[in-house]
Amino acid sequence: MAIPPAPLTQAFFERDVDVVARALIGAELTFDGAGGRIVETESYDPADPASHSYGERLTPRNRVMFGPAGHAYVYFIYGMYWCLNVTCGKGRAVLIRALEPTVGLDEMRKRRKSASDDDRRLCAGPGRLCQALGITGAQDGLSLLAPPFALTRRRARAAIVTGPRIGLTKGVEAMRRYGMKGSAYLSKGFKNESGA
DNA sequence: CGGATGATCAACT
DNA sequence: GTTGATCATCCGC
Repeated sequence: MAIPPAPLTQAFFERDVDVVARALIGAELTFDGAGGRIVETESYDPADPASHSYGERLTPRNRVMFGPAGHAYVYFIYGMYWCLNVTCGKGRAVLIRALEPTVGLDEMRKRRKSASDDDRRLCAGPGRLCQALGITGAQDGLSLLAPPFALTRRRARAAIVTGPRIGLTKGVEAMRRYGMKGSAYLSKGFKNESGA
């Protein structure tokens, strides 16, 4: 019997949020049997004007960001989409922006209404990802380290590319978006990424 | 390719 | 009343 992949622990997340955002690239995330490898993340913290936790202001929406690390902060955006973050304690969080789908492909295609054989965009973007995995506000505050979630460490070191975050009007210049170099499952390309 | 636009609503001012 | 950590679609090059 094969040794199961090591699950991440809460201490993994109680670190500098940019360290965590990079370390999560290549980790495996699933919800209720659907998910894949994380290939794209962004970091947010209370000193960041683009963050929902900016200035340490506690509101009904962002309360989970100030709770324990390793939990899901899920919020509703643009009247249509949900976005999933991993909390890192103290108002810090990592936005999960894209997955390379590995398990539950049929379920995900069904939820995304994608009849296509091309899965490159199935989980490419925070809104698509939540739609594919079936994540909504009902999961806000749940631990990502226990069922129905599972989050396991990557097996091999991944080459990381960095760039500015997406969809912001404040903090645009910060290079706090991280991606797996050469991945075909990113929401958008990285400028510095040459070739594959 | 890249840029503009509409959909649709909870949180915030 | 305005804004937004998005996406699909349309339009022009």
